Amino acid sequence: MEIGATRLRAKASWLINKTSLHAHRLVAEGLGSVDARGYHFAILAALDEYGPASQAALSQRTGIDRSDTVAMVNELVDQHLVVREPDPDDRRRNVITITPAGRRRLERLETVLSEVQDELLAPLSAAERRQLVGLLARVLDHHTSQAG
Amino acid sequence: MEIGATRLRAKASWLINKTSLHAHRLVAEGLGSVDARGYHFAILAALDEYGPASQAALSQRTGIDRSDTVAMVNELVDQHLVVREPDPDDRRRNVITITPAGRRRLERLETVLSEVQDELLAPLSAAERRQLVGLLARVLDHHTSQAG
DNA sequence: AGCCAACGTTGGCTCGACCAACGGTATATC
DNA sequence: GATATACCGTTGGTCGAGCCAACGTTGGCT
Repeated sequence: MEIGATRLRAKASWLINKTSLHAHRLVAEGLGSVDARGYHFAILAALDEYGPASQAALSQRTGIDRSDTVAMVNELVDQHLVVREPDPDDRRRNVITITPAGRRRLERLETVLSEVQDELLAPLSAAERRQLVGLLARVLDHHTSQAG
Repeated sequence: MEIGATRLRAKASWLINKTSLHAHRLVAEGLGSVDARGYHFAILAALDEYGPASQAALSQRTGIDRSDTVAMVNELVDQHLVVREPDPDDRRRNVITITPAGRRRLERLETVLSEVQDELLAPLSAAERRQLVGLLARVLDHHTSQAG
């Protein structure tokens, strides 16, 4: 590809966007090879960490839009990785619960994603990877914590 | 938004993708306020640095697809920021040349983008920003230099 | 002359992120 | 107790970025 434009390469926004493209592709390929998607991992992980939750709660925790969450939960239900039940205490809500198969699936995805991270960050040392993650986390926090 | 899923936040790929979203939005807003787009800056900057070039060369240097380059050059021509002429030495090619107005425009976009970087990286010190840019550049290089 | 490669261009596709609106339900206020 | 307000899941979109295939034209090679 031989991207050379110096002014472009100096812009953090450009670097982040381009790197994100590679990351996105690697994740899609990795998870695609086991017939999964990034959103699946996000939801399964949230359920595993926080326990059963409504779709709205999942949406909030994962940053996935409510409407997209519907579709993802549908897919996970089809694969018997989660169960969707009406909440008896609040009939507006569904309670989504991860199944044992879902937990096994999550472990598998965790492995795949871990390999993808390795591939993505290949040129960086362990310390540098932590550095990068730390810096990005701070940037992200800054932009998600404040209202606008 | 209150994103909490720990497993998610630990994944570099997720952090990069999410940060990229913010970066992308900030850039779009910033440039949108002066009626421009990221691709405009990329092309103008490439022309300024390397001199007049064919669309194919621009495409290669900016990483923008050939077909999208067509549309971008169209827009820039409409705004009289570049000139598109047939290459007398190779009639398959167009020669794209930046105009004085294009250079002034480039300067303006540079200013806007510089402010956007500031906003994006607000929580980081100057040294940390350099660190982040350096790490991302290395990751990006690794994935663009090798064939696949 | 004939074949292959490169260029610009058109027209399309896909996918992620988002938004608006709806019916159904809970909560608060009077 | 009726009414307004807010929330939940769901449907059905929109929009833009990144791609890809194909075509006619032109150049280079042999």
